[in-house]
Amino acid sequence: MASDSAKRLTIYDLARFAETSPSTVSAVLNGSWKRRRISQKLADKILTLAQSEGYSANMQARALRRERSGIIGMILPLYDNRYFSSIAQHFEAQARKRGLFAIVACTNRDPAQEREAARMMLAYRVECLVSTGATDPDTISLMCEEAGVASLNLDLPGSKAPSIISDNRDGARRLTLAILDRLDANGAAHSDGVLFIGGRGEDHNTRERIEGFIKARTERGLATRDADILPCDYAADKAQVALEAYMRHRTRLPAAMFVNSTIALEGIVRWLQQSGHQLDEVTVGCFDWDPLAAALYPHLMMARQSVEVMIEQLFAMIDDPAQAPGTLVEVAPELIGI
Amino acid sequence: MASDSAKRLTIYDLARFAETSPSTVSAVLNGSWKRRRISQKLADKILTLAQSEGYSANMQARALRRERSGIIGMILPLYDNRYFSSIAQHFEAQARKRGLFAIVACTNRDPAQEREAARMMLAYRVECLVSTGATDPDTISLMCEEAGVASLNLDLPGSKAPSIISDNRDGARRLTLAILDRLDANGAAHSDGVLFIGGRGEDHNTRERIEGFIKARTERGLATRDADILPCDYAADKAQVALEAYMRHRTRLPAAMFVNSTIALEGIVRWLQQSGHQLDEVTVGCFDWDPLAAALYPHLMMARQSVEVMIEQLFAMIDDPAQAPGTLVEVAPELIGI
DNA sequence: ACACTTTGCACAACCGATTGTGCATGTTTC
DNA sequence: GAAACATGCACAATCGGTTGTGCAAAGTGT
Repeated sequence: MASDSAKRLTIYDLARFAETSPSTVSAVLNGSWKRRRISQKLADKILTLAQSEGYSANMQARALRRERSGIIGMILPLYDNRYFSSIAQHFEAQARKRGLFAIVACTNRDPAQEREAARMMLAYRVECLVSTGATDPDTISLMCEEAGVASLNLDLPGSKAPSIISDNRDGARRLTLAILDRLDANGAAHSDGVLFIGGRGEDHNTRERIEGFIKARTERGLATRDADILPCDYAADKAQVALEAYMRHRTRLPAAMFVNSTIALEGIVRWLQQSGHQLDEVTVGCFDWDPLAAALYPHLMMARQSVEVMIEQLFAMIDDPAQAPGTLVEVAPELIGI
Repeated sequence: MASDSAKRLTIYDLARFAETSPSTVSAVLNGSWKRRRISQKLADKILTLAQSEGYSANMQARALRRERSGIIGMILPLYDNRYFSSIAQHFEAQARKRGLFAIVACTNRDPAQEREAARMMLAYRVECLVSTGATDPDTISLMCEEAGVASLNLDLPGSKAPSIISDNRDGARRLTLAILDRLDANGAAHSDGVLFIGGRGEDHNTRERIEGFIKARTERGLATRDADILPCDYAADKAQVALEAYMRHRTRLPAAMFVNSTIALEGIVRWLQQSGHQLDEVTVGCFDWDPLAAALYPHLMMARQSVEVMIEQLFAMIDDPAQAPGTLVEVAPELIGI
């Protein structure tokens, strides 16, 4: 029977009920009562009372006084792909395990939204802020530094905070080698080339993956033409348009493609379908992972970033700060469908 | 140059800098200064100062005093499918539009985790709590009621708070009709039946979808056997196992399947593949949506739940409370690939 | 019986904002 | 020129916890 007007229970109410003082109630409820030499008997009484009355501490008041919010924040480009949503989910689980409350904000790969979200999180006094796939991680780190809050980068590196990212270069290299192996096994001619498509030319990960791609080809004695590298951004439509344009100058499909994200893959597949092609006409390796796509198309090779490990490393750094700002941890992705 | 020891700026600091009082600074910064007859000149001075010094209000203090946290909470089964992650993303966007801060917690379809997350959110004094796909929404509503906090249900209905859900029954009916039309068009024999697979027999949505499924078949003069309805839970493995078991008693694949979620689809597809079947051997309608699957397999029929509309309806109810607890809003899903 | 220590708790000052109220000036009215 | 009103701001209480400190009463030693 909670009436709207009935204010929530406070330690002052409990103190009255238990005929003791608010400070004693507080000590009992936050666990510091042993240290404060509160008797077992009184503690039990208060705990029982709190339980039966359904008391729940006001976190704002606690945070205000303790100058610790118990909140940890993350900014994320978006939720709706397997990689980022998995990051959010593991982040939350690990935060909870540490008694922290996780808050996550989507910022759509937009620097202005990233800053705005960071500002809000700092206003809520997060104890630590993780920038995931941020287009401008260093500005976020600066904002955090001014507020005296720890910051970390995930997925994309920054120079002003420690970063945990995938080993993009070697992952791309291994994926490319797998593609080339597959072509060899199929007896396909390498002369048709392999197209690298998707991602942002300006972003660190895409650049690294391109280098890994080229490196693998070099190892196999293959040269790589600039025209075969199309970082057309992270968007299905853009990939579709880019492939369309690419194919205008060609008579045949490339033998294989290195597709730099599932969202780009979506555009590729749509273009193939609309152009009357089958997906199996081209060998595809995707630097990203989606289980349904894997089930639907088992020949698809994919690099699955090790989200669990990355989040573990992230919290290892959070638990033990004092990392140099430039620290870079690279986690090897796992190849699937090889 | 923020030193670690330097505490964050407060209105007291600003008051000293501007040679005025904290209450005046507060009024200026929270917009109530006109009403309080603070002069334009002083207001400008304070605003400029706050800007240049990078002041940001302590939300805990504000929340404590105002007895309004500015936070709105949502519990969610999980992030990693397109439906729920899209819900989270739209929820956040709409919340931000209203100046609210959204916090989302994953509870893995586990009633205990649901309660625990709700408890935390109430401790942070959320102004409203949305239970999405909750296995036990009514308990959450009760907890909220005791705390004097509004609660709403999304995706799955409850009896103690207004609910916004998909029109599962009619959506399933329309999807089933589309499946039957497709079978007719292909000249397939109906006698092989259509298998309904996936979801939880106990959950409202699955039950409704089963009814819609049966209704559509009845409309076409088809009887439905209990054995052709397999609500094997939301999990790829369970769907795979269920299909395996189902097929042990049959010599041929069913002509079509009504797959009750993309996660079940994953298991179905894996079983087909492992059993040497092609996905095109069976007509599939999936009550769920995934754009990559749609691209990879355009023949797949899917019911896409209208997340945007549902979230709009949700916030319409939040903006204007005073709905009867039992209110049920049903939003029609959209059929894709028909 | 006296000094000394331990036990058990209450007091009160915060944390940083918000807001009802009061009180000097300055301006208008008749 | 006095009363009446408006302007512009400061004071202080408050939200609900946390925590340093103080002080009785009970226990211990001699």
